[in-house]
Amino acid sequence: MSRYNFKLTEKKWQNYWENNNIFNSKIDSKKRKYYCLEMFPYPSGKIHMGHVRNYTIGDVLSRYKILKGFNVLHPMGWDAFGMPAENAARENNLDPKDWTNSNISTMKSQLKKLGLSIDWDREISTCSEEYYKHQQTFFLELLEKNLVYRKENYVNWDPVDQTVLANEQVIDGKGWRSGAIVERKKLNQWFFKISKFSQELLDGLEELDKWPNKVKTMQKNWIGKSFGCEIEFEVEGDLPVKKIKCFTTRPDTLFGFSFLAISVDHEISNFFENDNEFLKFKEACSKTGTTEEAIAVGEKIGFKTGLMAINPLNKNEKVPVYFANFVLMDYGFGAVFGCPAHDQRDFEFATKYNLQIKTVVRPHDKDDNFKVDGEAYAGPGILINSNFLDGLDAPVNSVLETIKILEEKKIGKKKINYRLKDWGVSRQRYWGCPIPVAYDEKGKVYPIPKSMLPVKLPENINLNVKGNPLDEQNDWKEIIVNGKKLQRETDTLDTFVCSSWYYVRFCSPNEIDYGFKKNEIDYWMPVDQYIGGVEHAILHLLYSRFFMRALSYENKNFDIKEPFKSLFTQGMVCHETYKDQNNNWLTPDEVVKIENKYVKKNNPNETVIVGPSESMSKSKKNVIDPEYIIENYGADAVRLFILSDSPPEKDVQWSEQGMISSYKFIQKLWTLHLNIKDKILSGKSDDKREDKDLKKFTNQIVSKITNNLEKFNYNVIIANMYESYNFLINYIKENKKTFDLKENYLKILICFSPVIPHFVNECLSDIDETINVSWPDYDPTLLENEDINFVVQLNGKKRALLKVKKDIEKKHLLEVLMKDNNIEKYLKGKKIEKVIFIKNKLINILLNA
RNA sequence: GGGCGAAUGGCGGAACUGGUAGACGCGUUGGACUCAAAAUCCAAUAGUAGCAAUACUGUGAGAGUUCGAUUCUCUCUUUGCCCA
Repeated sequence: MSRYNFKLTEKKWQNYWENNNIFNSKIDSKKRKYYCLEMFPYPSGKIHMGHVRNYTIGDVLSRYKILKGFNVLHPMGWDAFGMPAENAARENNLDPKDWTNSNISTMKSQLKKLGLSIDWDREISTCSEEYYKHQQTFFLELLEKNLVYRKENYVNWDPVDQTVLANEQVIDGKGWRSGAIVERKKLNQWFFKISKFSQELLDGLEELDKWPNKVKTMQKNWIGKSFGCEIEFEVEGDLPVKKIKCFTTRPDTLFGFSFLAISVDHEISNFFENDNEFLKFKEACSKTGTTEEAIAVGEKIGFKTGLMAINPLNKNEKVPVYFANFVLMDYGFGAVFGCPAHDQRDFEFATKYNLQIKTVVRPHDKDDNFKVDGEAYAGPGILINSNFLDGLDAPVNSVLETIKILEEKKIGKKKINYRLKDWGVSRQRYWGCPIPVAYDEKGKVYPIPKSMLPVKLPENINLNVKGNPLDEQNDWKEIIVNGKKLQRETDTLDTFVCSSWYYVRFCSPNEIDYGFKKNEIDYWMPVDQYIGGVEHAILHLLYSRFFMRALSYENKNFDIKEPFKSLFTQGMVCHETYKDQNNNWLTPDEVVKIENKYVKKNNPNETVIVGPSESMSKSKKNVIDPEYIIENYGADAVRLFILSDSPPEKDVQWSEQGMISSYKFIQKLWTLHLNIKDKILSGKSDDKREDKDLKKFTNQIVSKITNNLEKFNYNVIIANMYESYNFLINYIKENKKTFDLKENYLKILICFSPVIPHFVNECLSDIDETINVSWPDYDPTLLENEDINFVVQLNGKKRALLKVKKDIEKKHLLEVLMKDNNIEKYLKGKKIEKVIFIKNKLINILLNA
């Protein structure tokens, strides 16, 4: 028997799909559409196993939907702007464009080898002028609608990459890419007004019933809606300041008030412009990052303003006003009141500056003499030492009640605050989408007229400069708009902007005049299933949701709010990590296992230190190259393995053994196929007898695979494939009747095809080239067996499994039971008190003791 | 510290709305084929006792609801992720 030659076969079918445009999609109003999208990759060089997993999951879904008769859109593109290209180009003296395009061509050929059902005619690349031209138009539209603005702002400055980072790009106070400690720096920046949509973005989550709750919770927390109160404090002192406005979520702790803290950027700081001590303090503050985490962890420092704030609920009480490093100007009003007893941050500050710490909330299990000691108490309880507020239940009741009182006294009013800040999109980088504006000598902003778009990136430039290379491009910077000499903006857009609308572009990838065509987005959008890593749960997904709202805003031609109807977040691909005796990382193929011991391949005397299994990453060298695996085992085998071992939403452990067994399984399936083909060809056509067992099995397995596909239980589908194999191989051996074999075998084969499409196509065409391939139906009435394994329980304990006819009556079953040897011995001398009977399933007999 | 999730054989994992726990795969063991090995095929595989039929124990720990709990409720432990 011939072996299955995956190399020839896979190439053959990939060519067939490509040459016949099998996966090209066109609008067809008669068919139901299905838009399946995986997060597009960054062209970093070669594809990695994470891509293989992501795109295999999407491909299984797409192919299933195609067989189900949907008009499927399954495109692919490249998130092609970004710093790695610029860095690689600088290091190797290349052009970022060449580097990127060469990576794209490598990765595209690799993806093709996976046999994905991609419509490559829709391929887009965000670094192409045809793409970013439209992005610039969108930018100008948003500018007209007042959803983009420029302001001077403190930013997270990455001193190594010489660029601004978004808050979410700062991890543990360090840049997410460079790892450098992030500094605070004031710069003029462009911002998208995402905060305008805070409430809408929050409300929108409610409709997303096919998104993981985990992701929705993360976005909710990120938007960070908090309910509180704005309070105007009267102040006294030498400065001409009468009032300071604060935002607080805990107005109920006002009687514990012991200081008022304001941001160093608060307008009051204007009075200290010439105060050297203050400037020194301000300098010190800039060393603390701007993230909430940096503030929580860092030392709390303050600078006395000399002002005294009056407690609005107790006019006799006056407390000092400080500038403090933990108050940010863009949260609330840049001022907070300090209640050290019930806020850890305030507690640390008060301890440092010897301020009063007055307990005003006691836990439910403590009495009124409770005193905060050592750390703040932020939990629930009862208000104490708070005059007319005493006895209120904190925090919910007490907050509401206090706000009511403050509103009556006209001291404060209810306010809702959001943590979500506007999205800073300026990046001091070359390799990004140019921001289409220019400035005159006075710094006035002039949008570049749409007729002059795209603003193209200059080519052949010198990247070996500190900071933004575009700043050095004097020729490029100069521009004449309407006869006026202007200087171009040299910042480029955050690459998250590019990925905020690419899924819309896929609907009209070749449209020249605008980013999309209305009839095309009306047909294809929204994305029915979006698949990608959970690491994008906040940023990319929130930005995309915002971007659709921004485009829809005051726009009659565009009304998409939620771009992704369902979301699936897949887990990572992990592998053990290895180190040699000198603590250097080793790649898996530098390591070999000899007699349960891991040693170095080129030096078997050196033992290898085996670390925990972690997400594959270049830095830890625990990577397996997909191309190598495809070369050696074939695309079908890789697809099979990457799905087999874990549910797709969880991490999967790469295993060489598992990979080999998937490969072997395909070989076994081929042998089975040849056997079955033989049987089919030799079957007598006049044998009209049906084989109920085969029919029943087919029906059951089709039902199982269909349901598991619908529920993303892709690992279970692989188990179902093995079950099918086990059944068929035994069926063949027992040499049963062959009449139904072809029909049933074809149904089962088609169920395999989303996972191993090359193999299945080969088998199908090997038997019958003319068959109409569509997803098989199953008959729900055939799912239950005629003979049932009835569970017999005595006092809730399983005692027997009885093979009986379907729909057996309780009375009849009891009669059968009484004759059963194993049951009879338990019944002897006991009285039956109660019988629970579940039809076709279970009988539970309760006996007295 | 807060929020969300998870915990099932040696391992990865199945188990529909509470109804046969351990599907399927890996690994391991034994056997067949072979001069031998690889490959392939067959069988066994939660634990304990037993030749066996079978019995007892068993889904992180403890309680509860129920005729019946891996599944529902509460408490705890460990662990992962996100936010701080």
